[in-house]
Amino acid sequence: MRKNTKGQETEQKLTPQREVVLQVIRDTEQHPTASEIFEAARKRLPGISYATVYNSLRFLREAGLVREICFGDSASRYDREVERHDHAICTNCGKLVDFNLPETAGLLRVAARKSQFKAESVQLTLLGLCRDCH
Amino acid sequence: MRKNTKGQETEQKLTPQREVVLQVIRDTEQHPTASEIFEAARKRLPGISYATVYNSLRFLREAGLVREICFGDSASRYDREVERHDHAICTNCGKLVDFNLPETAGLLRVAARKSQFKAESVQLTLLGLCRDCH
DNA sequence: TTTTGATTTAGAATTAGTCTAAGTTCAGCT
DNA sequence: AGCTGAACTTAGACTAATTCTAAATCAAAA
Repeated sequence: MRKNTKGQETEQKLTPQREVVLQVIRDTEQHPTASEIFEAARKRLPGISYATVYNSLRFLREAGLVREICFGDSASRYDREVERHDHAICTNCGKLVDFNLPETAGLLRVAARKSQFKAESVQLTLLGLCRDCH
Repeated sequence: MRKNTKGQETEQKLTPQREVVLQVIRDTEQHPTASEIFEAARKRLPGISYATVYNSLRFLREAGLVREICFGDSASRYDREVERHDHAICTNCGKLVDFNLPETAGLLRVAARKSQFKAESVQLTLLGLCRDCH
């Protein structure tokens, strides 16, 4: 993914470090924190530094390859799922689960009107108890 | 708000410091961070400490008098609105605006089924451009 | 092969938030 | 009025998350 044989730009910039970070996120069922990603990335690329993980996360987020999520806890978490989807957060143990509720998208128009925003996307967050906690 | 004349418990514990913190949040249109709340509280009660602001915020949150919110930025923000409501976040300038879309509540049941959570509440987050940014 | 610009590295710096220990306040007792 | 214990506050130390910095490296272009 660098350049093709004739030197035309293709999709520059997916360096080995960034690729490892991306792979780590894609291989994780749950939603890892930066520090969990760092630990896992170091197993595959021992020299990688913390700052590079953060830089890569910013790059991947801006490239739309991963999504950053934030829910209560101090640290941000990262999600391999970049398509529109919804979240359920357990108010007891803090677990975050993805799910998809297509009906949500239908509220985009009316939400935009109410908030007077130019809408880009919309997502639902359910708070409650996960299966393990009830 | 301490005890009544006969020593029966009323609503103990809303100390002057906590009251000031609550007042600061209620007097703010936007959604202040803990450090903004600290600055404002110090104007009204010069001796108040940072730790007390954090303790008060935890107390007020647990008492249901304010709500803690978290959106991307590093620091948590606090919201005087404790009723169910929805948020719109500007993807350009980061502004967070409250609005209420009663239709959202109608999705609680189906969201709970999809996610297999025992539902407590549900909220919608709209991402887009605020009035100033489009 | 030199230059240029982007990337990576290690570690320092910053920031948000929590913890601790000592001091203060207050209701309830005497 | 004085004592006590629990709850609260304070200042500052501490921790954890994230960003910054400066030097080293790399890879494409000249």
